[in-house]
Amino acid sequence: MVVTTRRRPGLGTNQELARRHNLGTVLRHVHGAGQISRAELTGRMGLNRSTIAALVNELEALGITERALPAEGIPRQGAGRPSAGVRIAEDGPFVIAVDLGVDRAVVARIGLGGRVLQRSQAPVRSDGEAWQVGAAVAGLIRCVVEGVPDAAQLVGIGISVPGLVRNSDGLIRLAPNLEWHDVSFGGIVLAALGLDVPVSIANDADLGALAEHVRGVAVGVDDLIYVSGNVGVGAGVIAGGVRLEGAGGYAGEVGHLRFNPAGRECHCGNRGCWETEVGAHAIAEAIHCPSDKVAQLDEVLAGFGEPSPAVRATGTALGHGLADIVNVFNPRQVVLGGYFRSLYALVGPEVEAALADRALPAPLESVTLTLPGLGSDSSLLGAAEIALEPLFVDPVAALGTALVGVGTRLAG
Amino acid sequence: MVVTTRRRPGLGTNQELARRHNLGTVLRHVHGAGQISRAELTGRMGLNRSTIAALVNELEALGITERALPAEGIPRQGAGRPSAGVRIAEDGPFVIAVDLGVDRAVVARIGLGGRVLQRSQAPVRSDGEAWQVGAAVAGLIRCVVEGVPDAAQLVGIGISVPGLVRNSDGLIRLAPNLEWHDVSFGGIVLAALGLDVPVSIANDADLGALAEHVRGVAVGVDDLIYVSGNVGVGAGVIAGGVRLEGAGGYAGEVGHLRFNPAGRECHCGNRGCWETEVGAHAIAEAIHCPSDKVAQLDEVLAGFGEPSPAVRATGTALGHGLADIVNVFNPRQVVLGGYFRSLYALVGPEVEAALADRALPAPLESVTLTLPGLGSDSSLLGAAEIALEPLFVDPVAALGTALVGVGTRLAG
DNA sequence: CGCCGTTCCGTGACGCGGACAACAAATTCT
DNA sequence: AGAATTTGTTGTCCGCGTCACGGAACGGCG
Repeated sequence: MVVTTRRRPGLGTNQELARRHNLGTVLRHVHGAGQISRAELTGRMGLNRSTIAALVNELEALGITERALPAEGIPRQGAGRPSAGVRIAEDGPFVIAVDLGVDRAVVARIGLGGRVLQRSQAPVRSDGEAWQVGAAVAGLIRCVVEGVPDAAQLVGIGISVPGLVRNSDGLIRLAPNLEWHDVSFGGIVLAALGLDVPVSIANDADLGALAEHVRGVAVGVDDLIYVSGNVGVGAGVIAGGVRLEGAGGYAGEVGHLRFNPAGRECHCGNRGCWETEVGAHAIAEAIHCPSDKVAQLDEVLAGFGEPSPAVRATGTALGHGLADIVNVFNPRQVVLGGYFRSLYALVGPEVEAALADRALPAPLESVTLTLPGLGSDSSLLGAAEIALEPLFVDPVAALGTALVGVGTRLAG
Repeated sequence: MVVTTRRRPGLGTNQELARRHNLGTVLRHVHGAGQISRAELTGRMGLNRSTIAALVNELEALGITERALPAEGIPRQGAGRPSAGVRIAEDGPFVIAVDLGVDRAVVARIGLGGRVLQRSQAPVRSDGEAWQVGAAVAGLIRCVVEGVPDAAQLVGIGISVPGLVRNSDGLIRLAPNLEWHDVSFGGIVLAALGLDVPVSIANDADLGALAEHVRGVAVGVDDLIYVSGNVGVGAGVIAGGVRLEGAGGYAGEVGHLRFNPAGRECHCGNRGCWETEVGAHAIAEAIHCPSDKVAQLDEVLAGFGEPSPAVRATGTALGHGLADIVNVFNPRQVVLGGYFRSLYALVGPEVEAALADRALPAPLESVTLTLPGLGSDSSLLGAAEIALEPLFVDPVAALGTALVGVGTRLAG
């Protein structure tokens, strides 16, 4: 796993800061690999054995990691004393991840290492008020923390939302499919739970990109784009190993790229946005899918056999739009999420051909088009990642704000 | 000045690394401010006074900075002993910046702090072979290092090129207006000089963005886009305080965004790229400018009085394209460079109106449209910045690869 | 004009984190 | 089974940043 951390600009490096960074980086490696040997850690981090040992001991003292048998996992290569492993502790810290979809909400309890410990979901009415959805999500959360050992610490809650989220405070500026404007969903959920823990909220495509980068198909790829077809079309961008957020957190809104000025009207007020050609409603129309099944477009497309000319044309439109994205961002990998997964399975060649036709040679030659490695869980796991993030920046501080005994607290 | 530095992924922070980072950061502050007091440094970097003192002493011992009188500069506010200043040393390290335009090359000797010490330029034939241009640039460089004190050290050469530059090795993949393909211009210049110093090459729009971010109109703005109209149209992106490069270094190629599928053919092979509407040739045609003056379009436009309807339409097309850019990148500032400067001066209201019409409300509300603060020198100063960059990462190492006595060496 | 408060510089003592060396332990290769 | 190799552990040292103290320069005030 490679997530480049970014420094605040002009600040110097205090040696205490350096230590916190090192502690967090060790944890990041354990998180990424699930289990890792101390020898591997010394190699990857470029620090001395004894330094690594001290850091690992501190993590163990904090109850985050535990010793593992050396032989476990890889069979071993070469001679020498086998290195003792470091792995995530049972009953270690965990987060709650929420994936708010257009027609259902998924909630999971996820531990370090990305392990889904418990999981629950429920349908959500797309015309529901925010507080109703919040109450439903709170119910799922209560369900998911049932029976959690009291020692385990809740680090935070991460929420994936199909809409524009302001990064400064997590306000949902606009979620078209939920018909929400300026909703402080984090506060609503916390109020419904009666808790106070850190809440991180972000756009679903951004989180999909993050998850695919950390544990999906794009591990080791520092420049990737996750293009997600939900009802709307959005993209999440990882550039140089870091999430591209933009000034307000709205970067990656590719759905309203100018595609065909003579096209049909878009709900944004313009004409011929890309979304009017490859959005769910446009595709549903092209395949004569009833409008109440638009939210399940992925399943509908997955049931298709031979693609009709209309579907082929949609694939071409997808590829042409991707060409713009490839030209502008020059990613190494483009991951197609949401219903684009089954669309690509149907008309992959058309998409590739259209992309190759319109993209510039230089950015085209290094890009690959792939499906997500995490299936439909990308956004959920991405929500877990942003909730875990404070732990990698400063484990001690993050555990300081964490909550213990959440199971009994929410039950009683 | 704020340039966020990025860490390599999983590496731990050696305490030697921390010290180098701190030393470089001090220098970065001095570079940004020109002159700065030690007290200011302690405040900005959050380190102890004595730590700052040690770092400043080391920079002085290296001959990079020197003590300045306290009273100089700001009149002082509040009582107390005035803080001794730190400023860039005379005869300190310098770089050579090259701005390769479509019809002329500008070469400057630039010191730390962004001071242009010497400067020279010459016309360049747009159909020239790369080695001819390289020889001309080498001549300008010889001219610019004339009379340099032997003690001053040449840190590197930075080159700005109107084209696609591969970031891994600085190869110019494509420079349409120079008709270059896969040219290793850095090597050509070094060979013509008979020197061996670090050479950094990058796209002119990228460097314009960097320069405006460091010392231009976008100081303190971490998310900005410099949209440059030269003969082609390109953009440089700073996101989160860091240059957005993309996998190969080609990010920001906005000239070939799909604009009007029914439009005219573009030299890239597609139809209706944005460049066919707001590129130099399109504008020249709209204002009936003779084709041999296309390279001087900026001056031609600056001489205009009342804009004609055709020019107004061009402004609208510019604004519509900028809307796509604002939606996708969500910048806080968009800087219009090249001939877009005089175009904006003519039809600013049309550009703003078209942008407001097509951009999404959320990203629109935080963006401002401005002209460059460095005029036509943005790219040149950006070239100096990338050449200076190693000095801020590790001053000691950068001075190790620097050259002394360049003046006599190139003269003899 | 002289005193005082303020702010800053310089120096030395201290604490801490990381590197290094030496030794013990565990496993593979021959 | 012994040699070789690699790792974990411990103790020591060194470098770096912080803290505390004294001295210095300046403005304000009487």
